[in-house]
Amino acid sequence: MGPGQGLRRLHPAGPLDRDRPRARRAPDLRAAQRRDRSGRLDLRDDLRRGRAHRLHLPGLHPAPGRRDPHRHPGRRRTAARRRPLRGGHRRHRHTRQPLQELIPPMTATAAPSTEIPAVDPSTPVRVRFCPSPTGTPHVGLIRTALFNWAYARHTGGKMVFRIEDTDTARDSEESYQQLLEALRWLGIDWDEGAETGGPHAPYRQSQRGEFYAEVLAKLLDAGFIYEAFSTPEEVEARHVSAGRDPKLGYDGFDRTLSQEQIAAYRAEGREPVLRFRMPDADISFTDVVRGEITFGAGSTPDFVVARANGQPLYTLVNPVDDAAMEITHVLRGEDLLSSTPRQVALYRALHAIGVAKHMPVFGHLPYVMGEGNKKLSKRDPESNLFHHRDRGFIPEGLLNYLALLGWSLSAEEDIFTVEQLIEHFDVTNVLANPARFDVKKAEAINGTHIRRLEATDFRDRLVPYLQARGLLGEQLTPAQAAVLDGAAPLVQERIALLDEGADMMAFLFTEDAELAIEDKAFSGLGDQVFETLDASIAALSEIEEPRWNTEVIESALREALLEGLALKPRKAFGSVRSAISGRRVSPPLFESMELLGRESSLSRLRRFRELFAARG
RNA sequence: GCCCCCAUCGUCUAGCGGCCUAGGACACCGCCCUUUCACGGCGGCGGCACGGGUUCGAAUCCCGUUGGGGGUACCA
Repeated sequence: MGPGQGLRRLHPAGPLDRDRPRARRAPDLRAAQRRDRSGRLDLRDDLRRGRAHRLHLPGLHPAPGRRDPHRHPGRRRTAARRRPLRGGHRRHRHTRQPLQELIPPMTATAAPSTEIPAVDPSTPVRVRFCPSPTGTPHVGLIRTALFNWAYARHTGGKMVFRIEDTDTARDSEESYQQLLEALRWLGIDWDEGAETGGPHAPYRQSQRGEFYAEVLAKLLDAGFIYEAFSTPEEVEARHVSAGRDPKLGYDGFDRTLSQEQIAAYRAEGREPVLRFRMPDADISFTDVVRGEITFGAGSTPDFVVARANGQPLYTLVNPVDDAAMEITHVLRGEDLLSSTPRQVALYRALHAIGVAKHMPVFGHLPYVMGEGNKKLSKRDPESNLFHHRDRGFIPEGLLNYLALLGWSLSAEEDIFTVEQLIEHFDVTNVLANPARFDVKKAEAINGTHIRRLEATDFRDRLVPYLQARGLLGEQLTPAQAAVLDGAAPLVQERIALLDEGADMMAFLFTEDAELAIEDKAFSGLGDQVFETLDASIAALSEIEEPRWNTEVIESALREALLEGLALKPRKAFGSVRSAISGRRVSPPLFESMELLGRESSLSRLRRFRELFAARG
């Protein structure tokens, strides 16, 4: 990658970015294109949308005389939201009319210096993956990691791996280890973070308590957060007695507590939580996958940032660390979308106290859905990444499939390598709508990747699955290795999952006397089973050990059964297949018999004849 | 309830106002290949949620409706 390439990639729809640049909607410009009746531009349509029932609670406004830390003199509320974060480049030709021309001059002036700057498009990309170690890795979570990683690699930026283990009740070391294992298995690496360290260490939030305490103190000092003594019951009771919906959430009651009231609460032995004072203004941001999103003033109550015991919560710690680690693109699950106004507000406060340099770009990735129309739940086995690995997905296949959930390489091709993903992935091309995890398609894609594997590579990857089935031990015997070498190419073309391959060649690693014959293998063989078996045994017995190979076996059996008994191939070889493999479906028969060897093959034919006879 | 998001074949998607009689992939159904099963090849089935508007022209832009999803914690 040449110099300047990384920068160019920040302009996703730029003509140099892809062979055929793709465009996206320009939701942030829709409003700008609209005009009101008087012919004047009406830039606020989007902001008004859907806010007929804006929540207005008493106490949400700062008490008279009390300073409102969000209010900066001279700040124009609308200036910031109209400044495109970085999307200007990808908004299209038909709206190429300069944005500035659409904006009334008075609001196009630069925001005051107290305003937090947006990420500059020339800033090197820094993304992060910051899971909470609870439970086994979920495919949706891993897809989020993958998109962050692919974007970092595509842009030449940095991938940060941070652990959000602030919930001691739910987090576990085991889950943490599983996360590492999952990422390593898929080849998703990181430049800074847990295990590897980096300039912003530590990367485990459980080890960053001091830093959070410092930030909390500054925020408190600046008036951005306040002590709140209300219990949830009290909040609800106030809503009810005022005739409001009790589900409204926190009512801002403690915003205006006097020193006496605070003293009284403390005298009762109550310890306050710390709440963030939400500004009384709409909050907008440009989501890199969804366009401009606005949350109405008052729709997000003051939220808790630290427990009464001083322990900071996700609501604080996540944006604080993103700020401290200078994350430029916050790419995360759609479930976090509604917490974004809180983060934006907090980010502005963090900028005011000197913790945040810039406002990151947000991008909310769509859900991965399961059966029905539900988000793929942790309960569903197919949500478990390791479940797929255990079934025999290879990293190449699963990575490819996961990337296809919300993104596509091109109109005609679904199959791609990690290298292609990195070369072409741009988060601005991620779709906003949720995608269903389709096991069938995932398997088909995995099968294609399996077929693309080098023969020896494929053979090696099969070994753990054969071992897991108890067919092979720690060390392969030379004989086993030879059989495996011969059998691997036979199954490579017929499976979608590695474990299927192990299953399909199991009969080659089983003692003749222990070979299980499936019920189905006894039926549908025609009415000349004994003749077929006898003729086969006779013909094959003629073959001397040194000549025991596929071609000789095949011609011997064809002669004996097709010509000798005038059987159709299907019937003729069916009985032999059942005898050799114990199944109706197997790898190619003659090749299998060669691998099995003369003695074993004949012994299986004789044994099957007995078993068949015993069945009546 | 309130807030927010989403809407092209069954599923994943292509689609940036005329290249669309809507393309591909998976699944499904035929046929071919064939020692079974696969692989591969050929063909088929199947979709722009609805209603308005803008436009000479709308899958595409706007509004609304409907439907789906998520959030609404001293979880993340």
